[in-house]
Amino acid sequence: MGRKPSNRPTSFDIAYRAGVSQPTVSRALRGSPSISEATRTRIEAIARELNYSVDKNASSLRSKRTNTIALLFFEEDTPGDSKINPFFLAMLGAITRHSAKRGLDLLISFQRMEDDWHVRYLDSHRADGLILLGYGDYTLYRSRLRDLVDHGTHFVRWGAVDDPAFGAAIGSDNAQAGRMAGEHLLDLGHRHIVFLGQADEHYPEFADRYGGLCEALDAAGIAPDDALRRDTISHEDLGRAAMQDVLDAGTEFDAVFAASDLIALGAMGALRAAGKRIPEDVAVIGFDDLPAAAIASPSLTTIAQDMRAAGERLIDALLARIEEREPPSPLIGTQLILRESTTPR
Amino acid sequence: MGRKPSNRPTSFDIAYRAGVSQPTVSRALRGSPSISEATRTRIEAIARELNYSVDKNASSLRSKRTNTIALLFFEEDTPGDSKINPFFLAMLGAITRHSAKRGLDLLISFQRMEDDWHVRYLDSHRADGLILLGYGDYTLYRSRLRDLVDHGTHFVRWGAVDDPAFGAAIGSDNAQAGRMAGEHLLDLGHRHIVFLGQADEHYPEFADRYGGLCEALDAAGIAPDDALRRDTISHEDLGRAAMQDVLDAGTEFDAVFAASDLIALGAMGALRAAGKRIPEDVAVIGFDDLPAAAIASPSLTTIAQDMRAAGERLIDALLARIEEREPPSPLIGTQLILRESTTPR
DNA sequence: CATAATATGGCATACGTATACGTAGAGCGA
DNA sequence: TCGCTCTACGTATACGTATGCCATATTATG
Repeated sequence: MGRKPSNRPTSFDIAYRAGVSQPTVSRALRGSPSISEATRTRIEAIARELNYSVDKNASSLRSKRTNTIALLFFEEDTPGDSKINPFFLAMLGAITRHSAKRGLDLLISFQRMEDDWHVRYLDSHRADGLILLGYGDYTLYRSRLRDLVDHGTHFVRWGAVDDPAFGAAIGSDNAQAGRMAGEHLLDLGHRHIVFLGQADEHYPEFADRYGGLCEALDAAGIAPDDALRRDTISHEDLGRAAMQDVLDAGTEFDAVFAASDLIALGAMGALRAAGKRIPEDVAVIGFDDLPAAAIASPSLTTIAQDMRAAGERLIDALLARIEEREPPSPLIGTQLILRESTTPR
Repeated sequence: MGRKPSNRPTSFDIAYRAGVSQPTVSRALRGSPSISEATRTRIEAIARELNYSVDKNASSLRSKRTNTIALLFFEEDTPGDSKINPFFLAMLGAITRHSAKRGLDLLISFQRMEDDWHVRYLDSHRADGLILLGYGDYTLYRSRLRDLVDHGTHFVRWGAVDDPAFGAAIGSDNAQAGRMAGEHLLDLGHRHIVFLGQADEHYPEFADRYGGLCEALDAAGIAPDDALRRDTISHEDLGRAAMQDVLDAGTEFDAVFAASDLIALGAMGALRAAGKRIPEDVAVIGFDDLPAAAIASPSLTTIAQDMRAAGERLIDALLARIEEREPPSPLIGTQLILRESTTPR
């Protein structure tokens, strides 16, 4: 096979063989309407034959468009080598696939909130925009987010859909999902529902989920009870501890709504250790539908977020920002996944 | 040297303020030895003050070096939106962190084996090299890998460390790990060990793991028994089916070595359904140490691969290839993680 | 003190593409 | 026939950096 085109061909090489000028090649390949169909097909044929591909750097340098976006993960503490939050890994898959569909390259990076990503990625013309996937105390991020907005940075983030002063956000309809979870537990006859999750301005997504639960309780004529609530962030051990705390307090309860699957899995451990049967004594519902939720035993009823839609929406919202178009709707649908932890087989 | 101070500062702007030429700025910032220390610090100060950052595209265009590598995932079947294999997600974390340490940007993409990535990433000067993370039938990949090698493509892959004609590979010492798993089961007194996993040239990593098991059996004076072996790829449902098949066959066995955690988790499901107690009736050991292994109940004894080392080694081996240096050792250590599925509490 | 050797940095230019602007020819109506 | 409008390209140049080669000042050398 004579694949030995010593040097990588440039648009000049194509132009030479096609008997046209280099700009004509550029225009033809980019689909400019001012090139005749005949010329275009001829050029495309030669390009294919020579195995030509546009030099990304030259193209981006000239056009000021990289067709690349940077995906930034943040973590609560920078633990060097801890596991990535599995939820964001699911998101990663969706984002990757959809960005490919849109012809975008994807740069990925783990960051600390303090770093200057707009410098690193945007100002250096590596990427046209940023997607922020972070978890952790929201109040710590807000000032940083506001800085980015002021700086004119093109970005969207996954999280609570709130004040746009903190940037465009895409997120699940947590309030509605919380209501759905609550209604499910109420339908099953549970009346004393524990909520595990820090539901305040530090974790607005959790707050919305709790708000939804309260709505469902209200509708059923039940007053939310702070004794049935424990603050915790999304971590298995902390979920276990929070559940243990409720058990130790001796308060009566017949169901648990955990603000995340990690919390739920920890809570199930504590319940098992306390001799409670799931779901006979205590029903448990989580949030996120991690792979582990299906594997746990009993398997965990949970709220699944539509990751596919989330990935699409994040990308398209970012593109809308970059191209100054109207952004798509920020709220993503959720779905109740019934499993053994609420409904015995 | 007369240049208008535009929006984003360029090296000309720095040069103007520092009273030097643009090339001097470039050299100073890149650490050229032919720039005096005094000039360099002055330039660096101005650069910082102006929030300057080198234009990645211009730099790469001129220097022919992108300092970017592309991470390519392959999947068995392209199922549109299936879950990513969790094992590779763990790898992703390690690779991401180590590439950051080396000052490399990381492009990530999901691919089909047939696509032309060297065109897409290397020929278009998006990346300097490729890391291939794939699973699936190895025999289908081999010709493709050989093409890449012939083409002079800079790449490394995760997988079986075998003939370098298929490119530089980094992988766990699967044979030794298999021996370790076997010895563990033998130490516990098990004599009839089922192996679940397709151990042939299609899945050379599995083959090595099985080979290690056989060594351990040999050393204990036990002959490997094909009746205690089932081919399956790394998938929970298929693992369950393979286990069921062994159960249906009625062959006696007291332990299972699954070639991956996904297989092991499926197998445990089948065992539970058949009324077998784990580990009292049947001990189970897996491979990979997925997060799910710790969550399953009973928790799953498994072989952990050193993902941190794997990420480092992949990156450094790739850099060695690109810079034509001596590559690091390809074999990665493994570790036995003891859990309930082999040792009751 | 003359001259060679460094140290330091300027000059010119290349990297490969995209785009503003100009222009030849075709078509067309008066 | 002239002039006008389009179509379909060519010309010239910019994007921002890196680097080979050369020039000057400085110091070392004999």
